[in-house]
Amino acid sequence: MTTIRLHNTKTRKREDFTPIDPKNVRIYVCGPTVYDRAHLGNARPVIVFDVLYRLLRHVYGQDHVTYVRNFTDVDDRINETALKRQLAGATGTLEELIASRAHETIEWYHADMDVLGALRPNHEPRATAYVPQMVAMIEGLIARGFAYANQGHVLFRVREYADYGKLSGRSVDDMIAGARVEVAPYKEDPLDFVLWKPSDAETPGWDSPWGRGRPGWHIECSAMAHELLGPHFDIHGGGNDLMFPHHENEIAQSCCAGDKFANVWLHNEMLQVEGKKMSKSLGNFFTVRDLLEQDVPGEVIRFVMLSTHYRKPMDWTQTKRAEAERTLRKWYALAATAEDGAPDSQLLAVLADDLNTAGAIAHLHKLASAGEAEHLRAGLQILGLMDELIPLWVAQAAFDLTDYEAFLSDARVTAMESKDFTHVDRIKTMLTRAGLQVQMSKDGVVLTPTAEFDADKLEALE
RNA sequence: GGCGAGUUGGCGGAGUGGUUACGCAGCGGAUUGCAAAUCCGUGUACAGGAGUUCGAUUCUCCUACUCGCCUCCA
Repeated sequence: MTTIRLHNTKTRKREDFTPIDPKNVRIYVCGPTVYDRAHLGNARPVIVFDVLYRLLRHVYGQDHVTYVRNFTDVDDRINETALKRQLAGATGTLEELIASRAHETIEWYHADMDVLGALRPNHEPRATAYVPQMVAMIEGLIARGFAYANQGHVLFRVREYADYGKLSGRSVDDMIAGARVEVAPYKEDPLDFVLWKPSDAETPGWDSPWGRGRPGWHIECSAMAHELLGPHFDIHGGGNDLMFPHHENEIAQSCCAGDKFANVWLHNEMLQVEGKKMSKSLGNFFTVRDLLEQDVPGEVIRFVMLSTHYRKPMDWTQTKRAEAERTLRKWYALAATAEDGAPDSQLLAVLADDLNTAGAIAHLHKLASAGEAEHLRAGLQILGLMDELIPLWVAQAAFDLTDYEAFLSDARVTAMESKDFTHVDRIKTMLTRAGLQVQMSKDGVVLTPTAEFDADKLEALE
């Protein structure tokens, strides 16, 4: 059996992965807050952990992996949008408007991530559906002395948890020195973080022992992971910007509530634009949908994402996009000639070594140049770059080129006799400018659309 | 300021204590009316310094630089 090795943030080492229960390998990944369309940075963990999911399913069996990825639908930005819509005259209660905003965002997310070839997780829990579990967990933390209620808030006593900061490698005292922690009158200590907070009339809320309120951000993952994966599971993943404080707080809550929580922590690096992290707050983002609307196929986005190791920052560039598309067109053409098979052991070994997707792609290059269509096909499949069928954007001849081929062919035959090739060359230049690959040989003329194909430019030939 | 990650040939990007990927571009050749596509050939690069070692790009330390987190963020 393939041994998977993973870089565990908790130990900062690459370790052999040993499941708690090989019959049920459990993984939790922090999903999006559903307040707006997903930007390209949001897609990185989805794709990275989708490859891990596929690999785990391959190694342990399709039915022996449970993958949970949440939707955070308790968030002030969702509330803001709903409130704006209500003020703009939208019908429905504020709660209904909030729910519909969350709902539409989830639909967008699904649509976008589906195109990227990401399998749906086994569970996609929404925070709003797990509030009772969160309340129960908070009550437990209070009973054990790790949390306290004050002025409608419930806070976690960070100093009661000795291992706090271990994951992200910081000490409680360092954080005080950083001095960016929020001081609030209801806190015993500035480091304490919110488990529950009160809601006003314009904010969604649930009844609780501490009055009407809503959960803090971190508790949902602890509660949902516990509910769906149990007190001890294998892998917890997410972007490395979540390492602190989100994951640190999750660990504190869950462990103090009596859970063992996750064995392995995986963090992907950030996506960059012009050397800076792509993020909403910097405003340097574009969405997955933006790219799809520019006719960048999902497989191309996925290929570019996978061509850099997940623990390194990655720049999205036009050059990579174009190169990826050319490579994929070639590979799909070859893969189409083969039947489904199993991925070769070398590919699996590379992939199993801390998800070396870039190495896997390099291996695919070798398979392709060696003409090993079946292994290439299986490799594309395990990387999620194709299913049973070649993607439509490659397989479909969107435009009938036979007339143009005949036109050029006739001109060429004439030119062969007259030895005057100026007319042929003029046609060829036009076809090339329209984004066609022109191939002329003894067997005739073949036109193949490239990524830059633009049918409008063919009109110049009429 | 604290903590963390990183710095590989023209570009992208893996990896390794000694034989040094892979892709793109480039160059030379075959092929072609000319091209394209294809095929063949071609490049010892690992931020700087010190140390460990028979030997380091790979291990250790220091320096420089880049990025991230410490505030909502994937």
